[in-house]
Amino acid sequence: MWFRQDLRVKDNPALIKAAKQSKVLPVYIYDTSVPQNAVLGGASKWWLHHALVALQESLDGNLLVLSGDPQEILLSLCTQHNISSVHWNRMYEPWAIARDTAIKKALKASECDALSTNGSLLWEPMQVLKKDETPYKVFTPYYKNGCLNAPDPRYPQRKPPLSFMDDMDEVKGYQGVDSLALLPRVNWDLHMQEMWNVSEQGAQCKLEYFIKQAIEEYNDDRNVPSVAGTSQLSPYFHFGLISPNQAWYAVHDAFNGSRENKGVYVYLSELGWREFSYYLLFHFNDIQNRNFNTKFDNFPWVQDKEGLRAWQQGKTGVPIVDAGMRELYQTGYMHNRVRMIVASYLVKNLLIDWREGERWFWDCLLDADSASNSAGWQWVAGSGADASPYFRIFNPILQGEKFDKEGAYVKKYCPELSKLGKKFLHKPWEASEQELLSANIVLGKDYPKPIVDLKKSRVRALDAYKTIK
DNA sequence: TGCCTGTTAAC
DNA sequence: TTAACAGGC
Repeated sequence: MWFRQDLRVKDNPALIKAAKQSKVLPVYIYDTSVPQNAVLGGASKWWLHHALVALQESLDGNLLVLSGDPQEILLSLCTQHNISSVHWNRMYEPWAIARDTAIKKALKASECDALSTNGSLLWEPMQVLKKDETPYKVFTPYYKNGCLNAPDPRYPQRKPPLSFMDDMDEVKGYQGVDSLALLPRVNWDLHMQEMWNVSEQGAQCKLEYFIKQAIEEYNDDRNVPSVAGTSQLSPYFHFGLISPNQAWYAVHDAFNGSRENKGVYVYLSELGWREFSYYLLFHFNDIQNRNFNTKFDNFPWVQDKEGLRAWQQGKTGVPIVDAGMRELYQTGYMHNRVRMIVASYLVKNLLIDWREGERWFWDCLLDADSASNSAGWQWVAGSGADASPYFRIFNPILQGEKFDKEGAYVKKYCPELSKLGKKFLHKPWEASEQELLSANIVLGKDYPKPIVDLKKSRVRALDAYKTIK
């Protein structure tokens, strides 16, 4: 059993098949031959480390952890140990598909069977097509007509009874989780240790809590970054510590199959957006590097290293943007509403190519995921499938005032602003000298002056858009 | 899950 | 002065 982004023992279809067939040798291979843009970022590595430790425990210490080229490793394991078949759950990143296809071929050539299964999507991208057999490009018909009318997704399955291959310790090249050196050398992960229980049980706890406490208010509360109104399951989904099927059916079972509650409906449709991202990645495969809408290939992005740096460090002078970017850097996570705000700011107010934002998120997010990350950025930039129209430009002041009314979120991550009253918290540059003084703030010193004028940069963005219209 | 601007109407 | 609304980007 080759584990990849399915680091769980419950509802793991490939593991079930492997266990049914014979004794199992569970393997995780840290792939050292992935393309540059698929090398894991620091936050992802941290998550992976803990996820592997937890999986190791669930498998009673029988998980073989190696690093190197998966093809070489699998082939040599098969010959050395007389293994008759290799099982895995599919990945959908184009490079992973290419890799897995080659491995399948190589295994079969050396008389080892290779079997892949869908373990991470509710609906296989191949099986949801329009009547003309081409893929959907718009979310609503994809979800409503395509997915909801397709056969129901697999109901989650239990952990199978497992018996493992013997003489594990004898396996040549066994390295162990620590040898992958996934943890950071400096201690920037203290916050994360406290925030996340990185395990299958951790995922189930989050899910249960969310269904009991938050899902019915999800439609409103999910927009307020100071409230725990979202499921916070995204990092668990990425490495497969939970399957979408487990979430989908836990919600349906809790509400007797009804999707009438608005929060329930909207949450499930968010799982649908996750599916849609993978669907686009599968059918149009280069969405990580290329504009889905090729008009944007001529978009006049600006080269602005200083602006990019200020954005990355949370020093743009716009409180809600800075708070979000600091949350990301400190915790490996960012609230979804704030992700949209900071992304809109980078792409529209700073006019920086969405790929720069995509890269930064990839490095910093615990839930970094090619499909969701690319689709999300292209959605904001306006270049994606069924994207937000380019003229829809967030005003970060209004967004702050609307969704962080009391300023709790901004104050948490920009403590230097904590004495500033509500009136100017989201626009400190408009506060009078007096007001700033009594809040102990010198603009440009304690907190940055805005690096761009919001009105002017908005007009500049609209002008830029006209050039490719 | 957009925001701005101009118009109208009520006070 | 303000709210509500429509149209445009």
